[in-house]
Amino acid sequence: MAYWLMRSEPDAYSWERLVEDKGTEWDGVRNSTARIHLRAMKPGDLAFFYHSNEQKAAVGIMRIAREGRPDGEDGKWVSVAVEPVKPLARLVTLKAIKAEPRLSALEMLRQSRLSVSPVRDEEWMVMLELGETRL
DNA sequence: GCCAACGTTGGC
DNA sequence: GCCAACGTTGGC
Repeated sequence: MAYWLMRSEPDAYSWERLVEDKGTEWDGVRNSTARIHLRAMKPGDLAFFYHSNEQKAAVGIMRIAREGRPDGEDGKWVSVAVEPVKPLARLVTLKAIKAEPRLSALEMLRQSRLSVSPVRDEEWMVMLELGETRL
């Protein structure tokens, strides 16, 4: 099983909205690196939901509910289905992520503009620890 | 096929 | 409001 981090501006689509909807189609991603990650996702994989801009923090945990399918007019992009698992008991802010040496190699820090990025097993555990959350 | 110009995104 | 990073576009 793989772990991911997926980002959205809360104004565009928020964690609260996802919980309300009980799941959503994560579409509209128009970046080829992000597409590679979307294609690699398998049902059952887990992902942090990160709020960019105002909040700048991971707020919850999602499960990949369905593998990628074609997205966009010409179908050359990819979308997956996601569903909420549980909120993080404590927000994991970007500040906290940057301050944690064990997260210094986190893909999202390396490629700050990437909206879908992989998270290593060890990094996932550290994030959960910072979020004071158990699955 | 290369690269400069430009647009977009996200953080500060 | 600014700037850095980076993807895309268009001219050559």
